[in-house]
Amino acid sequence: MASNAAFAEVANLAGDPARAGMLHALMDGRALTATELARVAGITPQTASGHLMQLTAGGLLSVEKQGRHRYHRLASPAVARMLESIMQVAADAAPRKKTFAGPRDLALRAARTCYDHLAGHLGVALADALVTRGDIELGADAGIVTKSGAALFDRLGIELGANSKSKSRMMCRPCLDWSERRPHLAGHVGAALCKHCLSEGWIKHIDGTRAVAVTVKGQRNFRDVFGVSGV
Amino acid sequence: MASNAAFAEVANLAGDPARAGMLHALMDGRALTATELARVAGITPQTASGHLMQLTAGGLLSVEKQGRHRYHRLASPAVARMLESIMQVAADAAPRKKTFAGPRDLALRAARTCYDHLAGHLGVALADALVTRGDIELGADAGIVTKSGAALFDRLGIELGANSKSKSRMMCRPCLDWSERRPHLAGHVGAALCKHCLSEGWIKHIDGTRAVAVTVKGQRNFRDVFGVSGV
DNA sequence: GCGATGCTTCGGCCCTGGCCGAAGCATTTT
DNA sequence: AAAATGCTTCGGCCAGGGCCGAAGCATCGC
Repeated sequence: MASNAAFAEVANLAGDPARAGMLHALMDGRALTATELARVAGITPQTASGHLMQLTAGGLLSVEKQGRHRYHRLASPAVARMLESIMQVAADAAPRKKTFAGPRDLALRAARTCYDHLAGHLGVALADALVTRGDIELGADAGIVTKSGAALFDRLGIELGANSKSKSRMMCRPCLDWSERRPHLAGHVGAALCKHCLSEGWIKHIDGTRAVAVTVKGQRNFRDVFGVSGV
Repeated sequence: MASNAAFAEVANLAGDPARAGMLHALMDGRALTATELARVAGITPQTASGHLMQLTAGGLLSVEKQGRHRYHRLASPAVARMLESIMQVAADAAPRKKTFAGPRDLALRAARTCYDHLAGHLGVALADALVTRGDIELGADAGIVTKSGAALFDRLGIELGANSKSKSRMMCRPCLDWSERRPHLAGHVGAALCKHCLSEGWIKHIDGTRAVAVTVKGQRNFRDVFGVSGV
């Protein structure tokens, strides 16, 4: 079968430690330069250049040239979902490592972005709160936004663009959280919510990682709007 | 970050051509012996043995000893979803290969199982029919079974076990088909439907692959029950 | 028991592919 | 111009790991 070779090629691209580090760093959806990626992967720029070429040729990354910089980002949401699913299996399979969580790990577990939506303790807490309040219904495979949820998002000024579709109900995707082992909110709705939190200044990226910090304003709003405190 | 190493390890396991072939062969959810897997991967049994040990140690496979045979299967649905998502990216990224589809490829494209549900032309046609008839609603991220759909499945004797949950509506997962580039039906509902088709003799596995053939009885039922013909 | 079958371990071959230093383009800055 | 910055190409080094043949354990059938 021909598709087999392509499969191994893609998996192999993600299977090198240096390349895995780069993909990991790109999982929050931002675009990074080759030198930045070399630094996070712990290799020299010329080695990184080779890896980036392979990743681009393999369809995992797309490049945007801008002056003397070249910005690399994940090629598509499908790539992000693939990376998420690999992380899921990796987290399932290797709880053997009692990896004493360093400060960076702790920050990631508390709250992080997962390509375009929120994950970590914050992400799960928000999903829980929305379910408890009856704003969304979440199953193992899928979720939907209820009438009250649609009203809530509307009140917050969150645009659920897919309303333009003929779908009578907004649907969303649950995403199993590798650190909390419980689902958080992904898909269109999760992305819109995350975007809103960032633009309202409720959360902000820590230095240049996927970890996010909840601002004072965010703490107030998460408590008042969603009934979520202690994040 | 510690989880990075585990990520690369898992991806690397799937990234070797021989191991990829084995995983591919296991994607229909059956359990195969080491020798069978060696054959599909095109390697000797002793080489396969090493690969299988790695895959098991990495948490991708689970082994069941039975007499002098050792049956290997995917360790969890999470692994199956990971493999699906990699195939998705691989299919997206490599349409360069004008791969003249051999007969095996053609059979796979017509109808196949995707771990526990139906894919290929048949899977997409069934999903389309169910949507058209109003039995399910399918978005990009999620789907739900409508009242009429629940009645249909009940009439067919398909048990949607998750009804026991407090969920008021049955939800299901759409899965982007790599050959058709359109969603087919996955998740709990997709699995139940596939199981029903197999047990009723509407479809059956071709030799020992993921490809399935539609029986005469199946053609009649797909036409009469779902309005799907020409499969 | 004895041989056949399924699978694993061991040892050694070989080659892919990741790594870096040095040098070469391209673009921006002074 | 000339220097600085970002990135890529080239060449050579080297280790990791996939592969098989041969031999060693298990389990089944006679």
